[in-house]
Amino acid sequence: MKTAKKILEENKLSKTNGRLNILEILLHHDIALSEPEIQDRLGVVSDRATIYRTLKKFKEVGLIHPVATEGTTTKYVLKKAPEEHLHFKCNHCGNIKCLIDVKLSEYVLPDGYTKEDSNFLIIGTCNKCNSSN
Amino acid sequence: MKTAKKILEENKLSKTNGRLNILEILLHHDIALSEPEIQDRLGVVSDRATIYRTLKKFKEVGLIHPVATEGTTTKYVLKKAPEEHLHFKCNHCGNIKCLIDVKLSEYVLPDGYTKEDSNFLIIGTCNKCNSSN
DNA sequence: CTGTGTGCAAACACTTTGCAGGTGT
DNA sequence: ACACCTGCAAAGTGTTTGCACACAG
Repeated sequence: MKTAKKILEENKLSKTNGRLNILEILLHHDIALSEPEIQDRLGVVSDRATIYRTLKKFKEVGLIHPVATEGTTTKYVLKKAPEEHLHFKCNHCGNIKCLIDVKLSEYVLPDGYTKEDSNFLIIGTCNKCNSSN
Repeated sequence: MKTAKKILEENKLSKTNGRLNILEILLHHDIALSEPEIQDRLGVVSDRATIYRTLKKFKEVGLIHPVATEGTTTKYVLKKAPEEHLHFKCNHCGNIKCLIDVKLSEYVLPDGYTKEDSNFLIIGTCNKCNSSN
């Protein structure tokens, strides 16, 4: 796994402590995280506005992407797979993660519609929660 | 199209003015609406808390369902199609509508994952916005 | 040194909750 | 009559913005 430092360099982002810490957290989780959740995982109490600005920046350079959820908070994950892929939300643990291995077949949009992006969410029970019954 | 009155009866919901009005709005739009958007479309100024409670109720009885979005507000549409279907969000007009005609083919979840629901969002430009260039 | 990131404070938007009073059935 | 719905007020949560200062390059 690339280091946070290296990734920031590659994306021409200044390597401040705040950004390194936030990126570390994103690197070490394969689930989508919201700002409050990132806040929780940062040891020190950090300024929320700064975290929001950092996430915005990360998103602009394409480092992370938002996951469409039915809820009211925006969650982000590192953009590992550029291709179309599924997101899975577990009703038990609440975690959302990318299912990059699941093959999605073709679909044809009606005339006149053009696709720029997509965000597929499956809701159910994840492997961990299913096995801990 | 069934009348709002009839629908409320079928779902054993009391037929108050507020509910009828909100349901009418949902019936007359094929795009997903948030509480603020419903508020806008209600002629009279109505209490927001009541609208939220109404939407919650409608959702409980399965009359409407929330659409997964990348944003921070929850949008609802009438549940027409019980089957899995796509939602399309237009980057220009901002509207989200159900694409019930688009055939979605199969996908296989990894071992241990079980599906209870799904919410697929395509982002792009809709037919109206594409043709008005 | 200079542009960018940060912290703080305030504001904003959406959503939920408690309670008292009103309404549908 | 009774349960349920509504309006109002307040509070909770997530998110954005302006400004002054600090820091990376």
